[in-house]
Amino acid sequence: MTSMIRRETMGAQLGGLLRSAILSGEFEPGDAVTETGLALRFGVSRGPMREAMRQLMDEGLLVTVPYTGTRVLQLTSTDIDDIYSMRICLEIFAFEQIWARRDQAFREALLARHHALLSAIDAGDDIRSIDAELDLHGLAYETCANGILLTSWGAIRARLQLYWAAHHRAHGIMGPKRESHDDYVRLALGDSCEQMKDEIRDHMRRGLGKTMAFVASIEAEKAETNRRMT
Amino acid sequence: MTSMIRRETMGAQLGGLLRSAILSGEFEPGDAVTETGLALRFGVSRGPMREAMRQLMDEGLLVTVPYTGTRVLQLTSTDIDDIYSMRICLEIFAFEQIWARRDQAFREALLARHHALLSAIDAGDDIRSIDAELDLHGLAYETCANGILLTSWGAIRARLQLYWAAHHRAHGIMGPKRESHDDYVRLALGDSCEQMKDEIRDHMRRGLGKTMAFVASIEAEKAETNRRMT
DNA sequence: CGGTCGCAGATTGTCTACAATCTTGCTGCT
DNA sequence: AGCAGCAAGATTGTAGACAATCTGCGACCG
Repeated sequence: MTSMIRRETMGAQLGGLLRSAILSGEFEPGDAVTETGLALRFGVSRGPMREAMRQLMDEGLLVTVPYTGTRVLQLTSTDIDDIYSMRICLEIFAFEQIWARRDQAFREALLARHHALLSAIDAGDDIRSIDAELDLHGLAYETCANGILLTSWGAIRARLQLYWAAHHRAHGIMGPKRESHDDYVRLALGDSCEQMKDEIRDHMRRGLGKTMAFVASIEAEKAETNRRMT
Repeated sequence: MTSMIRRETMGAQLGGLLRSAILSGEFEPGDAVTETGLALRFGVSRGPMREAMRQLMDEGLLVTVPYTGTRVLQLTSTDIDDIYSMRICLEIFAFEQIWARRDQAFREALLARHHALLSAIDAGDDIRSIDAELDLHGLAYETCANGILLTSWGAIRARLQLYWAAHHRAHGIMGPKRESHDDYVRLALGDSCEQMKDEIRDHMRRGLGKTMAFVASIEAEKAETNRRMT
């Protein structure tokens, strides 16, 4: 197990693998995960596994309580609300920062990512569609090249991906609509920053509505389970 | 070394101690720190020490390169610029979020923290003044109770504290002025959110100017050293 | 004299074993 | 029957030894 890839520490690679495992639904939100279990699952020792789990804890995908256990992040409606309001703030900030220096490379990258999103939707691959949608939105953050902003976006992105992936598994096909980002891309390449900011607000409001409805259904279901238990 | 405090993991306690050590100037920005050295320094093994260092890496106070070493964050002017623009965005967002639900507890807490700041300034304790100023600003973030926002503020706060503490040691007494937050507190308790937002922008602009001048002097000095070396 | 190869030291990465802590289910008492 | 206390299992926390990797200096060669 010592000779596979180089140039990156084992813990970091494991972090990627574990994130994929969580987002692909191998572990549901609320599931307990253990260091030993995952270490066995990936064929490594607890040390690097611990490092990987710590990384996902920072992203917010895992929550741990000392000496007790670690679980996959559980969805709550207040979290969703916090995330979306925060995301409006940050994405508007990102576009304000980059608006004046959108160059040819930016335009091409945006169109490329939009194309990737459309391809994923046409292929009917919902998991890849979710990834592509977040990649599309991520371009503005990446272009800022602001370390703290990127970290915040990473935390937001991880949570959104977790929610949407769970949503997809629970309710079947429910990826982004094909025309959902036409306005976003058009205005992002346009001349009016104010119009773009309005579009972001609208876009988020729509997303919040859909996600919130899902989380509410999950919470109702859980409350039902709890009631039945007592 | 096993029986000191309970209810909190050793790594977390070490994180606090190490942060204090860095901010108090025991390690200067750019200094190399080693796991073994710090473990010896604090009388623990490398395991918990590693956990503590990882925590500070997440906050941004330490930067590490695999298999090579770890150093205290080095100041750059682009970082300062990023931090302040980000901080304007987030602090305005925080006040927008809490504006309608500022209650009596909030007002009392704000005045209490302002009082603590004034006491620290009057006592001539610059380190405590820096801490108190950041506590004062932190109230808005804490009142939001938004996990991602708090994490972002933590990263910003750690960097600011690092810069200002280094500033203080380099140029002697240079803590916040006694009247520097009168407007901030008055408007935060006032009726106009727009005026408060303008105050935040002004406040940050002033802070950015001072900090930037300091960082520029540091960079000039470092360039001079580099030139002399070659 | 300049450049390149290689070795030694230092540092982080990884592994295994052991200790501290929490949870859970059972047992015995009231 | 219900509850208190305890014991066993599980899980994370901690320790120390060993391996992989990087950096820098010095010797050797052109």
